[in-house]
Amino acid sequence: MEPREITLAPVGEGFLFNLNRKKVAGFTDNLNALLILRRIKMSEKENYEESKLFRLRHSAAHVMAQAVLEKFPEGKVAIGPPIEDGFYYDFDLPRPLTPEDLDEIEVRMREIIKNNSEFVREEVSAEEAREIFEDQPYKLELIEGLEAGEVDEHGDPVDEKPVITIYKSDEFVDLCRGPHLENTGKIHPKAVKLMNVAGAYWRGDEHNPMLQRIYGTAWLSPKDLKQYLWRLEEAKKRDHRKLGRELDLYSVSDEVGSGLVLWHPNGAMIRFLAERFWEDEHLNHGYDFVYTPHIGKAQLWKTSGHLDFYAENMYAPIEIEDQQYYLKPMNCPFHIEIYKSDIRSYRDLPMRYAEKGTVYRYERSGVMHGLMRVRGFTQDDAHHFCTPRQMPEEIDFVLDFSLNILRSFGFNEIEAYLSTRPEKAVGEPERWRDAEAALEASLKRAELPYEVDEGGGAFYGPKIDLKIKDALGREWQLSTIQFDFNNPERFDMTYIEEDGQPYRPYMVHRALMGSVERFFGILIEHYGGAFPVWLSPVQAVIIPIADRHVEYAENVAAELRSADIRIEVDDRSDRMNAKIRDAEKQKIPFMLVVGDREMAENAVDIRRRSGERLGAMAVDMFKDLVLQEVADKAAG
RNA sequence: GCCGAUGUAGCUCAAAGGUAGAGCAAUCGCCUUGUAAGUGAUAGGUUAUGGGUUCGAUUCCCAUCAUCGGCUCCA
Repeated sequence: MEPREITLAPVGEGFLFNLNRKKVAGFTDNLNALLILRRIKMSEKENYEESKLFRLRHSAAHVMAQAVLEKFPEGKVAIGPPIEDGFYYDFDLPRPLTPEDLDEIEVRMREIIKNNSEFVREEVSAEEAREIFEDQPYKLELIEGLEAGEVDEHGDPVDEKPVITIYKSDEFVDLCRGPHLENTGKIHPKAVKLMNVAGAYWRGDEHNPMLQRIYGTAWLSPKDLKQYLWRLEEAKKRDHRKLGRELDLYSVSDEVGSGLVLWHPNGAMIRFLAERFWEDEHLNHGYDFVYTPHIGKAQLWKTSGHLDFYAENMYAPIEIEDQQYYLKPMNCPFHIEIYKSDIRSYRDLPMRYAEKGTVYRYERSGVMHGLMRVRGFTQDDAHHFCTPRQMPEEIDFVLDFSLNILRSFGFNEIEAYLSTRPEKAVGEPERWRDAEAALEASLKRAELPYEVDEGGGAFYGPKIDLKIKDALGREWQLSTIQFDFNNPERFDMTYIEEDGQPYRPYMVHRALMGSVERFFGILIEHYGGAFPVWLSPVQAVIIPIADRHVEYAENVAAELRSADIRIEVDDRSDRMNAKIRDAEKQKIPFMLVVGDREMAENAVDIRRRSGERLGAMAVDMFKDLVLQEVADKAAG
């Protein structure tokens, strides 16, 4: 396999450039890019690998492989590791697998489990291993790697030449490091389930053959399995694509194009509210807003380096009067041009340009996913420019600012990753050192749990990434605070110091939500569609019991609307129960029932979407309640 | 882009080599309702698009597009 040839010479401006750490690591270590340095927290990973669950899943993978090979004797096996929540095994088979095949394989697995046969570990020489796996080309390739002392059977790098081991169980032998359970009988036959089949490249490299991967899940007890399946169901209910339709938040139209989001009124209201908050916070914290165009001339993208290193993600140029213009994949060059439109003094710094800039990136057709992965999206982008003296304080500021905003959206579990200088990097080493020190000091001051990813930074600068945990405990990377030592050089940015001489400013890119679209998708799933009151497109619906109450309902609505409460009257002639049901399904925070009693007392009877009954309440009191929850950004 | 699956009414799904049906939603009535579905009627579809096979295709075949599950890539 060819190592990826990636030139780490000064390439374009950093921020969202495609050169990720995997590739860089793959390059520098001259190993394939597979599975190196995955961002699993080391402690968690070690705990998992020593757990019974890990051995169980590893063992289940072997049992599955045996069942598959019995069905397809000519099949070739690749690798089959445990993964989060389960395991997989990759096969090269004569035909595509069907769901029925999976059922059969699962049935056969249970039989093998019942054989209760021991997992026997054996150390073998490379020659012996080659003999055992003579019909298994993938295994032979792995043996070669082991022999050369480069990678183990999972493609992970190894420090020294490892001992080659095989594991036998029942009728199956596998090249495997282990460990396993004592015997197949330790797997609970009712706590294993095959989930689905998917394609996967051999060793994760798209130039290699496509294999068939069977995903399975395995647990210590059927109860655990059941709970896992329940969790999957819950996640499905929260799927932003499903909720996006049900709550009429957004759509994607074939007519418009894949990966291009249409924000419906409900979704647009949520976006508007989120952005209004974002804007207020920025204005209150020393940011200046800028607006920049959607296209720019080729030369700009040449200077920035995009045309050399990001072209494959950019749309084809538009030609106007013999000039080529490109749709922007990033905002930074425009912000830099604004900076450069005048001579800047140290007295002007720090400068903070913020823009919700809509960018377009070509994404390969198979990767689009709801709001999470699209071709046109808006970054809540900002660029900070400051002097070296100001830099530590500026980092402190931007980290605090970021955390404050994330917490306002209900993300209270936040972790940070600090990525430091890779081997090949641009920028003076002192600048790197100072920047890294500032980032780390800020993390400590913010008392944020963080991990250091040594050498994991991009070539153009160190960075902090912030990850949040959503209501289901899933992690999402949202924010990034990213130094850029590259673009100031490329664009020859300067400021004038006290001594009258030009100096190079520090430049920091940062995005808090990242992509507004993706952030919205995460918000939908985090709240399961039940947005907090301050973000709900409709905060309350008034439900008149009979037609004679509609007029009163309208009066109440008008009064609440004048207090900026988003409220509707459900004046359909349906029964109250039906209206409540509809409001519940729309996840409207408050339902205000009005009938004869309420009319008589100038009151409303309040029900929360949780089902909680707050009882009859004066209209003014309800107004205060809602406004208070809006001000608190309370969930609920 | 790659592997596999899928594409039928606004939504969720049936059916079938002889031009398709249900529930919900919608529309129009009746009912005037007290905390998650009152009731009747009506309307709604070139079965994703383009080719091919066939007396006949929406059904079988091919291509394209899109979606879904993954891989690769990524905000």
